[in-house]
Amino acid sequence: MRYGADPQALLDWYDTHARDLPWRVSPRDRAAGERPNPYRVWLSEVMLQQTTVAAVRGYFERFTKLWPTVGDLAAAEDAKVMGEWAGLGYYARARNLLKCARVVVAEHGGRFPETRAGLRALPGIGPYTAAAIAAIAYDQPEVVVDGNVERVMARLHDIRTPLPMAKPELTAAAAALTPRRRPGDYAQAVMDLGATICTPKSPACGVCPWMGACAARMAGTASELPKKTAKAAKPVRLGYAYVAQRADGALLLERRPDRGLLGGMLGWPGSDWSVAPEPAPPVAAEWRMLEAEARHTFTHFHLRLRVCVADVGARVQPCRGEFRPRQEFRPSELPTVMRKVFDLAQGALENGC
DNA sequence: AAAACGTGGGC
DNA sequence: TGCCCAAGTTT
Repeated sequence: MRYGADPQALLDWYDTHARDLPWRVSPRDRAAGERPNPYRVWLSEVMLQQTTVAAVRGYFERFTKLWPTVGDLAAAEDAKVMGEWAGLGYYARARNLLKCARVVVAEHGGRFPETRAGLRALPGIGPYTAAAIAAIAYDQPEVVVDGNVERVMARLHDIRTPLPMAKPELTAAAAALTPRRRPGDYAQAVMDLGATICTPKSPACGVCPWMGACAARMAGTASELPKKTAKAAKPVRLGYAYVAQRADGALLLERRPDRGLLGGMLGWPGSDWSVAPEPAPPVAAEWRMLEAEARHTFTHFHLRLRVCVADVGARVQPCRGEFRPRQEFRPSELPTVMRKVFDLAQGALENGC
């Protein structure tokens, strides 16, 4: 009979191996009484949804420098926030981020709710994020279940049922381990364990604080867990994108509608994206279609965009989009697929070919 | 409740 | 190159 995993053993490991992250209070400082800033915890948790720490760092630094408090963020212009989020993906997060900030200011006096249920009611905060904020910011013993926790629990108990079917079992396993003491540090400790030792591919079982309790290590199945049901193949969609430039350098840009793919983001006017799209130039001009196409893969399809460029007159009236002075445009405001289009178009517009 | 929703890095 | 993966939420 082996011993079960001990939360305290993980907390001991965390005390010496915690990652140093800009939104985190170190276990040492936490023990000395320092509290995490709920605004920073919330912002980091939303940014980290389905997104790596490496990708988030820079965005977190820029956001907190521009908007140090939830009140600052709530007062920001939508376009500015969407532009700062560009490149991070899942843009509904940014739209909900603003909604949430404004609700917190308007209905909660600028302070985040301190309970899981109160947090869960806010835009963009689901079961995971509500529990994570309650645990990390307010040290409440909530059961935090994210992808890391699922992987660690699946291995600890050698659970071979594929996700998402295994979810209830994994949640129960996580609940059984969540401690009453230091639940905030514990939640972060499991995530650090998942990110640095109990990794998806080649877990470093030899240095794991829970190796003695791990059923998958015993069975030799760790690197194969958790099992996941196979995903559907991605279809290919095609489309046209149009980059119009005036002699003064102004570019024709379009704000996308507030819902759906890339909702609320800046982009180039274009056709729909489908199997057989119709060309849809936003203004009459001598369009030149580039040899190269912009290729991009979204969550559920591959996209190939034909890129068309044109130099247009000073007074043309586009049927879609608005001209933006070149000085007021930064490619970093664009979602990645649109930045790829711009990179291709820029070369063509410079050569005038 | 299944599907929509981004992106960059690793192998 | 292509597929898998990362601190999920919404409809």
